[in-house]
Amino acid sequence: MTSTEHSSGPVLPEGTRPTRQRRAVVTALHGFEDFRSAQDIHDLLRRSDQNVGLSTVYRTLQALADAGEVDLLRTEDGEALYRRCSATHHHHLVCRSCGRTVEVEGPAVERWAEAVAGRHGFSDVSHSLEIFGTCPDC
Amino acid sequence: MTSTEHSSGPVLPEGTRPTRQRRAVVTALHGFEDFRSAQDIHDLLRRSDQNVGLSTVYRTLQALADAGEVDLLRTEDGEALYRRCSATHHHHLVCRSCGRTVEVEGPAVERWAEAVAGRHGFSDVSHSLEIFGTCPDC
DNA sequence: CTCCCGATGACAATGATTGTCATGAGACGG
DNA sequence: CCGTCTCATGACAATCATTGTCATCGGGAG
Ligand SMILES: [Zn+2]
Ligand SMILES: [Zn+2]
Ligand SMILES: [Zn+2]
Ligand SMILES: [Zn+2]
Repeated sequence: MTSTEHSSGPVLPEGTRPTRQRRAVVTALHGFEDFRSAQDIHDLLRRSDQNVGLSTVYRTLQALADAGEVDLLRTEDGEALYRRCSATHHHHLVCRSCGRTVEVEGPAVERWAEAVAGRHGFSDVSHSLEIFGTCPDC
Repeated sequence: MTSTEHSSGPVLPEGTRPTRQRRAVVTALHGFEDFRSAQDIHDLLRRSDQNVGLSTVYRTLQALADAGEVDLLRTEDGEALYRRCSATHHHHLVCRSCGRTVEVEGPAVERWAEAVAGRHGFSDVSHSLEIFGTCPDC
């Protein structure tokens, strides 16, 4: 069962060096639940005496996102936000007010998206889906 | 049937002056099917001897998007794209290569999103959903 | 320990979007 | 048609997230 250990959170991509900086970013990602911007994470690290260059934070987050180790979300105004995530395909229910995030799954939606794309002859299909609302606490 | 004429495309929002510039932007939106950036539209107008300031193009498109007269899409790298759209709620199937766009509807998805949000106590729910793929011609 | 090559970071550059504000032009009563 | 009031415009500067540069650093194989 534990052969593929993914529930522990983001892991450095293969073929990269486990540098102090990359480890710091990955560790920081374990420290919060909600989506944060690269600049937020840069500040977090700076505050905890971990000095990591902004460029490196950007590069590391992008690499993690490319490797599927973290989720990437675009705010309404186009800013990129990152968050640790589980290994399986899922989407997010995000509180518009406090940022609280819940991972959700919808097999029916996955099938629907595939079917719609196929019906129109589209191949190599992917999709983006986010649900926004106000959480009970807000 | 034609009592609510929406199929003709975007219309200037209420309470605004129908200036030459705003009309030009709205007219331009009728000229293409796919998503275009504010800068693209600015160039289009410039090429057809319609001179409209870039700021005005941005302001007009934002107003149209706020009024629900045009669809707003964020590219993978966060750029805002606009496109005329039908009045009913829908989503898009977009060709990753040529930009060809198909409007799609999925009542089941709408219900699913509402249900998921409700199950977690979220209110004032909205969602964003786009399907990307490669169209038959690409 | 050394050398190689990927990784880093201070800094500049980019580029979409927004802010500024003097000027322009619809709307409307007279 | 005129004046006026107000919103709209656009040339330009400013913002600001993100990316590019490149001299320097350091992981790790041998
Ligand atoms: Zn909340
Ligand atoms: Zn999905
Ligand atoms: Zn195509
Ligand atoms: Zn929908």
